[in-house]
Amino acid sequence: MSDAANHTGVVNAGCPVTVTVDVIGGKWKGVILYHLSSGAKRFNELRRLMPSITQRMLTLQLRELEVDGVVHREIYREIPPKVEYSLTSFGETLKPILFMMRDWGIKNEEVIVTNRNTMLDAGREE
Amino acid sequence: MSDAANHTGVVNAGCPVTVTVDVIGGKWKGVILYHLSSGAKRFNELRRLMPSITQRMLTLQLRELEVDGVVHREIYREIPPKVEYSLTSFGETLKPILFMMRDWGIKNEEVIVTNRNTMLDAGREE
DNA sequence: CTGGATCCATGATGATACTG
DNA sequence: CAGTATCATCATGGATCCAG
Repeated sequence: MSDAANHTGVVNAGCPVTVTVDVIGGKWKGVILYHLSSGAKRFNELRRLMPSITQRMLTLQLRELEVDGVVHREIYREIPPKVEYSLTSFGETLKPILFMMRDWGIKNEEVIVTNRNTMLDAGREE
Repeated sequence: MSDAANHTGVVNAGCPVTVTVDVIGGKWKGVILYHLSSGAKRFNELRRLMPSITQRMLTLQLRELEVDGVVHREIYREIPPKVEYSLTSFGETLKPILFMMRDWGIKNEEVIVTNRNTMLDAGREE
């Protein structure tokens, strides 16, 4: 233990947004859930979709999503082994948020890059 | 430098959700933006709304939100000093996401708490 | 060969004290 | 009031090792 205890535990600090952040927050959970929103995926399939996540982090984040009841883990005892992850019906309720995040990202990626460059340049000449 | 450089820098890893996570992700940004969505707030006003954030983190996160162009910082040169933070018009485009996160949190807080307790109990007896 | 665990390094976040 | 400085802790990354 002692590892993989990302979420606050208390969940709330008087703000409903905190609850949601505690479930889909962190660096990877949103992206993982988004990939699962288009159907069940195997462990290494998820890795291919997120080339920069480490095995360790993928495992940990999937465990937390399981604990929160938004992701289901199905183990097929075959050779070679196979583990499939999917959204639970509860996890499906997050889809609207995930799709909005996807759409916002598509629409505003350029803007963000520009803003960051502009602000950094501005900072340089003070 | 070396501190307060939360966002990836590259923004994208082939996934649009990553872009959005990079802007509103982290432990606090979503909550900060949500509180600003109901109007401009002063620094200590935000602290009161988020009793568990530290001054340091609030400052750092607000700076990053500024760099990304979603938050505006207005300085009033008075005694005592006064600084007001507000959403930019670009930042306003995040409101639908923030409100969905709020609504999901309100509706599912209980479920999350229950799920976590259930899973932890289940884990105990293996 | 797939899924996952362990060890150690780095970066993000927290706590406290202090300043214009 | 609105921060900054410094130090401690926790989450995340990287490499490697283990089980089926």
